Amino acid sequence: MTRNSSTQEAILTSARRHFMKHGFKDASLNRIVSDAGFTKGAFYGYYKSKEELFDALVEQTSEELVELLGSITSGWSAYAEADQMQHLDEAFFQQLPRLADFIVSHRDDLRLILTKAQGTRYEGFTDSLVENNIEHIEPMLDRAGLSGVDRDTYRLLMTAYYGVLSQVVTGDYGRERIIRMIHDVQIVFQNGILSLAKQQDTQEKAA
Amino acid sequence: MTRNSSTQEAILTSARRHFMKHGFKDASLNRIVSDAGFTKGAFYGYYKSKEELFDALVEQTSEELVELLGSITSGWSAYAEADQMQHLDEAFFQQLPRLADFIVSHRDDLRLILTKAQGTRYEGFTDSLVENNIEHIEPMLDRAGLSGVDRDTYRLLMTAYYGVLSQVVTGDYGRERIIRMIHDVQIVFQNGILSLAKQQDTQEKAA
Amino acid sequence: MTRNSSTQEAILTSARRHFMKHGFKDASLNRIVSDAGFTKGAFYGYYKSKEELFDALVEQTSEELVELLGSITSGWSAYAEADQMQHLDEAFFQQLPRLADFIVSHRDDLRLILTKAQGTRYEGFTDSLVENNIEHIEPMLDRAGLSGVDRDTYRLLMTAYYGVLSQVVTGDYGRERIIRMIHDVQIVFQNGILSLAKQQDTQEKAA
Amino acid sequence: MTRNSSTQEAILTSARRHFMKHGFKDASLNRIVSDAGFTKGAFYGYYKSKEELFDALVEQTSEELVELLGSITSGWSAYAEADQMQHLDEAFFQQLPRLADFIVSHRDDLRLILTKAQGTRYEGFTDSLVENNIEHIEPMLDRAGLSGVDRDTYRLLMTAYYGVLSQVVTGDYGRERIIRMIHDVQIVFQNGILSLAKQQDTQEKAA
DNA sequence: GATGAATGAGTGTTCATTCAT
DNA sequence: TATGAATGAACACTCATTCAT
Repeated sequence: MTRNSSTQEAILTSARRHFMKHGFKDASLNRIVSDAGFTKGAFYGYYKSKEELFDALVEQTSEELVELLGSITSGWSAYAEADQMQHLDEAFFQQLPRLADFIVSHRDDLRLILTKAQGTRYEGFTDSLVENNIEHIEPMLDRAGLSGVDRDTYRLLMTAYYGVLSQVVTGDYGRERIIRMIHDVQIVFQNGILSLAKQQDTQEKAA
Repeated sequence: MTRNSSTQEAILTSARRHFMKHGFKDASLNRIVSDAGFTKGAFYGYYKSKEELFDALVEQTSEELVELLGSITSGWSAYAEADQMQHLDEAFFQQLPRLADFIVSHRDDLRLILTKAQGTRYEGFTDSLVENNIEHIEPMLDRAGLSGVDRDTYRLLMTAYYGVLSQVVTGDYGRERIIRMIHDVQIVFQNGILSLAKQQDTQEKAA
Repeated sequence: MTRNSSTQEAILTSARRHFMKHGFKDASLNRIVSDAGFTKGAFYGYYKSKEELFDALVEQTSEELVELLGSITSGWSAYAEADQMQHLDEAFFQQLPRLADFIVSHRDDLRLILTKAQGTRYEGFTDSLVENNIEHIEPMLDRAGLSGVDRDTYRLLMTAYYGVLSQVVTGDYGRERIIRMIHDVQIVFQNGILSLAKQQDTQEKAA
Repeated sequence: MTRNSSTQEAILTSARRHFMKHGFKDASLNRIVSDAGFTKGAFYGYYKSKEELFDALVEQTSEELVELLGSITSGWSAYAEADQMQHLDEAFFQQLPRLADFIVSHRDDLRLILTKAQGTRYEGFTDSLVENNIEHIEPMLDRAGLSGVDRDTYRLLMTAYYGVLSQVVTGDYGRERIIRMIHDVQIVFQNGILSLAKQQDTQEKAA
């Protein structure tokens, strides 16, 4: 995977800086490469295209993020019974430090993926996370008695939720701050959704 | 002024299509005008710049949206007492149909403003809505006993909330669906935040 | 000649302002015409081209200037005898007020001709004045005993002399000031040239 | 740095030709590079802008000219006493061959600087030479008893004087011819100005 | 492995001029 | 007389990519 030629290293470092500053599309390959101390010819010895360079930067982190979020989500299933929802917190909150650590140690890559990827295959990354998530969670919702919540609305909320993660990543918060913020947001969404479900339940029975 | 030029109409239509597809920055003025059946020279008889063209498309809608959201927000103040928070719904929910109607009838313009405006003066539009909102709401939070919620976290949530509006706009939902969705999301955020505030209150007293 | 349509008048006024500010080439016909309150179509009803517009502004003044300078020059012939050179002043200095008056009352046109005409047929106007002048003066020089002065050098000096006129026109000096300045410059050139001729005479005799 | 690129050479040659013919502003970069046998992309591998190309052509010559004229001017101060003005010639005339050599060997560059630089930072080059000169010479004039000459008039004459240099450069004269011409012009200006000063002295005493 | 020369299509913008109405 | 719509070529400049060396 990572043939650590020092040339490659230099190009990657310069590329990260430029992509971070201008985004994929508006970053100039010319400047990336010459800031790294090389010429465009050298670059094309390592990568086939500008996009492949972006990929090299974020691919691993992207995969790890998918995996991490997947493991968190699948952990929920154990609690997905109506009378255990109040304990769902634990399943998630236990994972929070892991998530925060991951964010802190991959912040730049995550920023690239979440906010600088316009024009690459990561463009709809957040959406795919949401889609993926929903597929996993949908069956649980029924068992948890949340089937009254409209699917599109749920998708909306999940997108908003992942949007919050984007923001946390984009901000310059430290580890503890991140844990606290995600925790609070999690409470808002969790209790909010429960409250919505309860209310709809009431209405249905009344009808 | 001269709204009834068919050329202008053709350019605007073509521009809307291209801006929607590629965003302001990546849309080619060249292709916009030639798709409209004209030359660049013709275009510059109507608009001074590419940005002015974008403006012509969205300016009015943008102003109306700001006004509409402002009138909704300012309506809240009457209910901003701790024991009346449960009635806050009414103030907002009464306005919901107006908001939905606005979205339905200005959908394309709103998409341009909210997701395709990179490179124009509308670039930070959502952020400015959030900032504006926070300024108006902050004093209410204290009176409502929600001062325990961290400001950054609150900003995060508000950004997510407006992000939801973006999504509603981006999706192709009909009027009733939109009303329902925003209503549900509103409940989730409202009750979720109240629940977070209560929990923090408890913790503070324990400490 | 001058069909004084008010439209024409307005266009000429606007054109003068723009040509003065940006020069012929860099002035925009578009702006000239729209500043005058009309459209390009109207303009082309009066003039065949941008250049013709410039011509309309300066043609008369240009001709008058040629005539005036010609009359001054030809007045010298009476004094063009070696022993009357010291009286040549009179011939010129008598005309000075006329020249100054002309400059003051045609200043803008003269500026256009002398410094803003790049790209028009007036581009080499000063040069043609010089050429014209030399043709007239050459025969006198012999009679005046100035034949020792190299012709190219003389041309150089005449160009410089007319360059001074340009500067006087370009500056914002008043009538009296102009008279004084040209008078002084005239003395410098006249006595300077005489002194050069004398010196060359001496050298020739020595040789 | 990399002076020996034949491409660069070809571009510079073509550029010189075009700048000479049309001046900086009206020369087309497109035509410069395609006449050189290349594309615009190739050009921008060597220079950052059209202006930088002009600079590459004339920068060195410009600096050398400033230096040369400076050294000539500063040499005058030794003679700037009223009773030594007649020897000022020597100081200047000794330098004449150097000046002529410089002109002959940098003729094209000098033409660019003096008459084709509109739109570049060399635009007011002659004016700055004049200004610079006046600053240096003003104190000498007092000591030399020439304080009676009006400052504006003096500036006029200096501008004309440098205009003569422009012409010498513009013409296609050989070395000896140039020396002779500048020499003669110098005599005209010098003796002419002295004569003007004397005359004013007389008038003042009379008053 | 790396260079550096070169391409060619692209960007938004300005211009003087034409012409049907 | 004047409009206003449209042209088409020109402008300086940027870009990702190719390739012989």
